[in-house]
Amino acid sequence: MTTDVSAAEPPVPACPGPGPDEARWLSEDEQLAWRAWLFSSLLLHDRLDRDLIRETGISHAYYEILVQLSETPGHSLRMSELAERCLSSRSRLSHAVARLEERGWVRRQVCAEDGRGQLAVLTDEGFAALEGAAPVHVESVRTHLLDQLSPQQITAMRDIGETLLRHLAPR
Amino acid sequence: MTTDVSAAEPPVPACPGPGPDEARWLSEDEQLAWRAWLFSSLLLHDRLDRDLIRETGISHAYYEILVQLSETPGHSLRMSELAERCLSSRSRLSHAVARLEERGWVRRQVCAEDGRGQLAVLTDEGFAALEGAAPVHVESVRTHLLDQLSPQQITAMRDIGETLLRHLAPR
DNA sequence: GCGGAATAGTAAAGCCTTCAACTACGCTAG
DNA sequence: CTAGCGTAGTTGAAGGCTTTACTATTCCGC
Repeated sequence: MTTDVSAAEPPVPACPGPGPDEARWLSEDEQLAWRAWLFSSLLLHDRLDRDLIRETGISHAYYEILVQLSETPGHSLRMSELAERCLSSRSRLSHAVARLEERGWVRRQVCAEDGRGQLAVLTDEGFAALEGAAPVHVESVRTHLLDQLSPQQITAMRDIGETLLRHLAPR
Repeated sequence: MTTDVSAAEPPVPACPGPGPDEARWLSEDEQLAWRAWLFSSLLLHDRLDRDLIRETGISHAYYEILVQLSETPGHSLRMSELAERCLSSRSRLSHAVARLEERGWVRRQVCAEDGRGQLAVLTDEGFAALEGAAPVHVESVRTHLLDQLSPQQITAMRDIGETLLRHLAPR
């Protein structure tokens, strides 16, 4: 087999000994671990998002915005702070908040301290929508993630996630 | 605080004892594990995809199509088989293959055995593009994932991923 | 205060994905 | 053989996300 390519192996097998600027290809084990993570995370995100949309009409991205606002005293956040907490670009958040505004779940308010800023504020209707969606989402997270794993696996998952977060989102 | 909402806690705290059709809220530990997984996986997908696009102009979704084709004898697959392996809908794959065709990396060919079917075939140019991109991508997977984790964590990650896959993609 | 740089947020264009038809072909019962 | 159904794949419209550019406001050094 001289024509296999994957994340683990080069399209053309690497030389026996790695050369000076030879890329470090993945071992069999690394490959299997990486692909298992890749596919399982894609499938899980997809599943949770679809469940939530089907049963509540709220995508996970929008749900996250509502959650972040609800967790804040005053149920409001500056647009950029909200974007950061939602792992969203400012532009993306701006679009998303516009749509949530149309639904009457969030409203914008000019920021008192900084005339440039906008405050996204969760409305009562938005809070009610979140109250309705939260149990559905939690159930879905349980069914497809937590119920599938042993307590040790859940601990390990947290450990791995936190390790990666320190690298990917320092501070 | 009676107004916090997250994936773990209800918008209004649940009653002390869970009622009959009371949702099962997440414990503190479950919540932390779930959120760590959620954010780290979002950030990692995003990071790997951006690295690949920036350095090669190929998104991870397109890269995966090329990989799957390259791993097949004959460097070709039926459209629906390819869609399944890429965790993609048929429509999505159809659009994507159209773009890859424009780049000259894939071509379509009617299937001999089944007149309804199409075969996606990797071209030599497509294979060359993959050869160029693979080392970049592998390096990125190493830097942001494998190098961050201990051997035990990598083993645990694989174990968790495979467990979830059995649930999410049975068979 | 004032001119320039930096920051907050929005808007527009283009690509990607989804959803819902729609075409074309194959399979099977009568 | 042919009607009807199921399967393979594509298409087009709608909406979301990214990128880039733009406006408005604030900050800072003088």
